[in-house]
Amino acid sequence: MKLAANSASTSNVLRRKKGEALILRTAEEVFADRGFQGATVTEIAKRAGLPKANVHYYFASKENLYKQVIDDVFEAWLKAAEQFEDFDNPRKALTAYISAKMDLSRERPNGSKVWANEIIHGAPTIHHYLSTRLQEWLISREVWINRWMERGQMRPVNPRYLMYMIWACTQHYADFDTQITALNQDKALSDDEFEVAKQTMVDIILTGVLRE
Amino acid sequence: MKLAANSASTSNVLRRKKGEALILRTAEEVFADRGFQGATVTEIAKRAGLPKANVHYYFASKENLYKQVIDDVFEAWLKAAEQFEDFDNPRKALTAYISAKMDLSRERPNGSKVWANEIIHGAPTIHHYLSTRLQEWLISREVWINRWMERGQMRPVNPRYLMYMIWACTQHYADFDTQITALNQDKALSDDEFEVAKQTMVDIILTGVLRE
DNA sequence: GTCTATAACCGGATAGAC
DNA sequence: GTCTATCCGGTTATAGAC
Repeated sequence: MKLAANSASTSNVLRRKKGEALILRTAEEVFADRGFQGATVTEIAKRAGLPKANVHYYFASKENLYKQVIDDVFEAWLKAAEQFEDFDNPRKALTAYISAKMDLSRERPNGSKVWANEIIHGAPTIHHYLSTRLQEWLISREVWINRWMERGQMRPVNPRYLMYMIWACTQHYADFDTQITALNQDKALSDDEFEVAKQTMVDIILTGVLRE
Repeated sequence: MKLAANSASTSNVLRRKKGEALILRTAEEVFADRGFQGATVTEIAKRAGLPKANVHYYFASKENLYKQVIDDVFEAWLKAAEQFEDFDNPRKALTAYISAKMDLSRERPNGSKVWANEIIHGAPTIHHYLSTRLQEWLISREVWINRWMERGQMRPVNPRYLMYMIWACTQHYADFDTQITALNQDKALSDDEFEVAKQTMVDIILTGVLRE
């Protein structure tokens, strides 16, 4: 009896986790497509194939659901940022970082869009991330960029504005994919085209900042 | 009598133009802050110091008002793009273009934000601009970039992805100003800091693409 | 032309049956 | 835990007085 109860309980936990994950993924998509205000709980539920009340059952409110989506997105961003780690070799570090950010834009464009949307509208729900964890990450990388310049491995450029360039360029391929597709005869970039875009970016930035 | 009538009529036309311009500018601000769905006609009217019904009197619907804001923004974008015109000298042309786009981001960040918001959410109202006027502009500039490369003035880089880099980097300073401010101890970039950002971008891109 | 008052609608949230 | 039916607040748009 006890075992059966445990088993049933475990099964419910799993079902719950699965339902929550489905709603989270769907919500990220809808928030990306429509923005926070434009997204409706009805549409999230419909795309997830659930009645609206279930969404409220799992995630109390639309705002709470949105916050969890934002948290997910930020963690993924930080994970890609870990690629900035071959600290002896700026060429390797920058190439790996730009590539990882481009891959994230390719694989999870909706996350990038949710983030962009949030920032554009004044970052009401994630301002604390910006001035704490994001700032810490940025400062630690500036230290390394400055070191590379002292060693003569890089030309003197402002490290912070270099990072902004990398963020802007890589995220552009997610956030502005509609525009990029429209300018490509309404065909989304193929894997090969995307690879060329990535290499062009790496090429221009490395040539622009490395000393050799 | 006729003269007086004309005079009164002219005055009304002026008053009307003035009211419309005020509403347009205010609407651009509110749409930038809140997105299309997040913006309310009530808030636009309040910020403009008018009763809500006046907004509907001048601009039939919220959607129509939004379309006119988008049109305005696109024209300003094209005007900055005219700076890409010193066709014999890639250094001059690229420097002038990047500077003009940066100045536009600085002076009219809300326009850039409205545009970004529109693209992120699938460009429902401006898709036609993208595949017509924007594409024409882009192709004509690619022709010139290719010519510079044939002449040996530039290293071989994909012209289109170079343009995307310039768009992404320059517009980032408008669209992500909240993030940039948060990372700057919650202080907006000063004119001097902004100038450094601009010079860093020009420096990296020119060094990255020019041959000499 | 200007503004107040209101109609018509829609979306978030919840009560309560199953 | 799941879902239907409903409430309530807020938004667009307009009718109609001035």
